[in-house]
Amino acid sequence: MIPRVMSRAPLHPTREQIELPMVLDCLSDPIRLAIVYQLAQQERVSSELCCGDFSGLSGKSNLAYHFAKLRECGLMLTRVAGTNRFMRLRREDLDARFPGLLDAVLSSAAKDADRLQLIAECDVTVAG
Amino acid sequence: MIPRVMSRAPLHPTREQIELPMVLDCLSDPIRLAIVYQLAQQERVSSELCCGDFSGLSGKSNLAYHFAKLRECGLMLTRVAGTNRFMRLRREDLDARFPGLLDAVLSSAAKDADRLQLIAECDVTVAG
DNA sequence: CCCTATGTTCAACGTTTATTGAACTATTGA
DNA sequence: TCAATAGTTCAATAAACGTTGAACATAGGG
Repeated sequence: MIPRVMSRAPLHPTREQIELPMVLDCLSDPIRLAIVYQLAQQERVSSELCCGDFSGLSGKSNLAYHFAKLRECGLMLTRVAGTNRFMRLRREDLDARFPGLLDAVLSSAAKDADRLQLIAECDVTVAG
Repeated sequence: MIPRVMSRAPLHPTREQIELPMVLDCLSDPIRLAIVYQLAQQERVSSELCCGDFSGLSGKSNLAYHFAKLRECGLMLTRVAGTNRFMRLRREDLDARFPGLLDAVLSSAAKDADRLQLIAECDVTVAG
């Protein structure tokens, strides 16, 4: 019986192991696309996001499932810090491996931001 | 009972109906990526390809399934001519809708052409 | 007119996927 | 030490997916 542990550092593929079909498939899910989109917006501030920041998109366990997929296909990096996991895009690796792809996807997504519901409703600023 | 007919012109989405997640999902399948890749190579000659030209990738009925997906998500156009169906990329619509995306995918795919088996074995030129 | 070639449609199948809630692990702060 | 917090893992489910072969539709050539 393999013990179920969550303290170990999550596994990430090397740059060369990142595969185009896996990346495209990962980005084709609306929830994962929204996660990547929000991570990309956070890039400018060079800061990271943790799981809780995406609670507007889905439930915790479903998010954990999508985070795992994003990690396994090489789209993002997870850093464990206490009870939090901080995540960021693997921008450099992706740009090296598939030049222009991530930006094309992100700007295409931005154009359809509302149609794609990239920003969770609870993230919208409420006047008052 | 709806009669099953194959003479009618296949349905294609309008430019505005083309959705990013559907396109990414379509491109994430190795067989469909290979089809798109070969269509893109044919673009230079501004000519079209018909189903039989892809017989190296899979069986006829499986190809018809993938062609339908590619059509329905707006990646390619099918023109009926006698018993043949000629297909080509919806380059203009895709570039208008998602600037740079198709080229980024195609050049990323080209870099991994062998790994992705984009060219069917029977397409390889045999010396003799 | 029939036979062949081209390609589609259908039904069946096994596999993978996304989603849920409950159980669990691990860390922090009172 | 204990409760609260953050997030993962597991099992179960339903839906979607890719693949196959057989049946079908359509057009063209002898």
